[in-house]
Amino acid sequence: MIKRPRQKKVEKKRLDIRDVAKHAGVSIATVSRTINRVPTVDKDLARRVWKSIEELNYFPNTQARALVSGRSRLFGLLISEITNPFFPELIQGFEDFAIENNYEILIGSTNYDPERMEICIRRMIERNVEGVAVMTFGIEEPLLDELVSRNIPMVFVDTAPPSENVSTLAVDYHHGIREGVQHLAALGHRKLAFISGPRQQKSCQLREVAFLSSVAEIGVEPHKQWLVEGDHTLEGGMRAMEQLLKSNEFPTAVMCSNDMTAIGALRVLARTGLRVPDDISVVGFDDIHLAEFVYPPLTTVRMSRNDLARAAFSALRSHVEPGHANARRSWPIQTKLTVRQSTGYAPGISLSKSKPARRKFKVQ
Amino acid sequence: MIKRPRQKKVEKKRLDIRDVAKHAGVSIATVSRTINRVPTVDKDLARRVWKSIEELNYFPNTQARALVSGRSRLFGLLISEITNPFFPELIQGFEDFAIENNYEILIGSTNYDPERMEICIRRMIERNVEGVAVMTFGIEEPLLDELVSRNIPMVFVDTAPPSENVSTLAVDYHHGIREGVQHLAALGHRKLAFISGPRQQKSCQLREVAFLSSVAEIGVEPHKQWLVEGDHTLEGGMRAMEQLLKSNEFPTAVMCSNDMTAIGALRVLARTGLRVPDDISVVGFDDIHLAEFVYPPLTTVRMSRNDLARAAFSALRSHVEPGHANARRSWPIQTKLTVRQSTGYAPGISLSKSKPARRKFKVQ
DNA sequence: CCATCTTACTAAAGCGATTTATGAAAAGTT
DNA sequence: AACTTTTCATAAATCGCTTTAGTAAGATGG
Repeated sequence: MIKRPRQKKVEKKRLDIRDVAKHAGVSIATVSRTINRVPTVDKDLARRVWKSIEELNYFPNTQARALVSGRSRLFGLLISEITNPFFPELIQGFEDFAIENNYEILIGSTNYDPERMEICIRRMIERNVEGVAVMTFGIEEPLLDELVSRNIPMVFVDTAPPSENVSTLAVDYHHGIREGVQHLAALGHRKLAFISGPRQQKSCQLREVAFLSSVAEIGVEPHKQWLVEGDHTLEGGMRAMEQLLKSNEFPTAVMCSNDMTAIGALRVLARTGLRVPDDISVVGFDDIHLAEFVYPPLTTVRMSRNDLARAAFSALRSHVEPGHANARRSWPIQTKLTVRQSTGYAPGISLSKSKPARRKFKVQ
Repeated sequence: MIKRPRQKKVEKKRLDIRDVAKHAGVSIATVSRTINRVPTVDKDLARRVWKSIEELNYFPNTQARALVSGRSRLFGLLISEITNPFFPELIQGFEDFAIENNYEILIGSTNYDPERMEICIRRMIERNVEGVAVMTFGIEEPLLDELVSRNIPMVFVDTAPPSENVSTLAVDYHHGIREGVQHLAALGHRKLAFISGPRQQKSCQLREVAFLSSVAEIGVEPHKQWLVEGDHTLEGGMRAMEQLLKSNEFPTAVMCSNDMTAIGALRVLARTGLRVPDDISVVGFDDIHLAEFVYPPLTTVRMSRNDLARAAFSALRSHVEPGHANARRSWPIQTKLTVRQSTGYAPGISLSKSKPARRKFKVQ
């Protein structure tokens, strides 16, 4: 067999910084400095280099840049479940900020599975992420040790392992939930139920606590039966509502720990023949896009996904590029009631201006 | 000022393959071959190396691997709009396959904006993706030139620029849509409307054509007024349904180009007081998760996101790792009717077992 | 006109892995 | 025992870029 002197690579190689340098008649260092906008490059030379880049249609290789510079410009975004509409809305905001600031994001959907979470974290570390936003609303601390021990900056919602490079998004659940309760109270409701999320999550505990303290404030103590645990899914909301409907006495209003739960509750009520808000009022939490389009449009407490995304991104960035954003450990997030049509007067309260409870038809 | 011999890096460096090699008492080459499961490594040595990796908690640096091996193990996933529930379900499937096969995905949500699309493509090229799944259901060919000219494998839905490394997912719209039309026909419907997606998209044209030919098959020709263009969003579905309600004569059944459209239509119908399916039947397309939970549960044509994701992933993989998957240029995707409760007998058809139509609403 | 600064470039040393060429030791052959 | 073959580890080159150190050219000054 004939042995060729050296297996010459015949494949057409990816365009190089070298190719650009040759084309522009400069060294590769100059090309690099031009691309990175180092100010000590002569104007005319820079122009020439840019022209070559243009003409050759050269795109720099991020991997090589990352390897030598030690900066991957990659953030991890860890979420619970991408099919829950809350998260895509969050991702969208995060992606916008990433693009704007020339970062890339690596999304990991854990599906509430610790093993899956571990895989995602490992992959993120291997890809050398510069920071991770943990938006799972959970505590999976042990799983995050790998990140902490590597000093990778992180940002959590509502909770955080104490560490140098960790920030927290501190959601003010109390404000919005209190508004919701006061709204219901103003409509004459005294029989209030709450469908929580999975109670082992810190965020869910906080929401429930906010509800209970707001309810106490109006001098009401809810039945134990009216505090039901859901799981933040539509199906969970349905199950929880069904359970509520089994209690001896019905509440006149139900607050839910998130909108998917509330939407599930609405489904069950519709199926059961109970009218919302005539027979029972429903309040959600999150204000996802869909909330406006269910029937009836959902009164809910808004927690802006965009605020959340912005704060998460800013927090990570402030760890990575100190001085760029004002660094802090805790980023406040506001919540606020949005009144739509799933809340109304408590049944039995009749006011002159309220129409007799009858289905209303409106053609638009 | 005292000048140190060399600015020694004091920062704790990331764990190296060198560190592992030293710890295990072998060369870095051996560590590399161990990690990559090259069979010529001595069993005992390999065990020793793995033990060191374990003990040091070493994670290889993907960037370095990618750089030298020329394989990024990165696929781009281009979608239209992450907040449309269809896409997260698709992403989920794609992510599962990616994890399973040790790939990472870079998601780009174009929001129907060509400029945004261009940015996403550029970023993907810079990150050296090995392939791109273009799931936008659109044709944005000119924007993809950058990818084609670099010989980056791609996979499209329903359409493809003719090129070596491009595959197509060929959705059999006709099968499912025909089933839907036949189902309606069997229920006595002759007055059929169709709300399409944005008509410039190939996929939407195909869906509409499938509808028209299926309708022709049962000997019906729909009013021009009953062919309305939507935009595949909930709001678009609402607008389209409102438009349908303005026509002189109502259709008794509406097929929609996707589920979001159908859900929008349901909202409008509910608001108007028309009962589904008593007064009008509605059929969707896609069978997103939500379809089962709207009221009434939506009869829809299922196009499995998982099938789509699997085919897209396999197609890319077959380009990148020839021999692994059976390569082909066209990957068939089936569609199939799922009957739920948004379809029923056409009004006026009275059968002994069908309840008398309690009341009819004349709108307008 | 030579010494001293600036300015703006280039050469070269990595970044952390993979991979090829090479060679030492072990095993097999005559 | 001397030679060939096999087995398996190592050294070194390389991927495409950034960045530091070094240097040539021009400006300034005595």
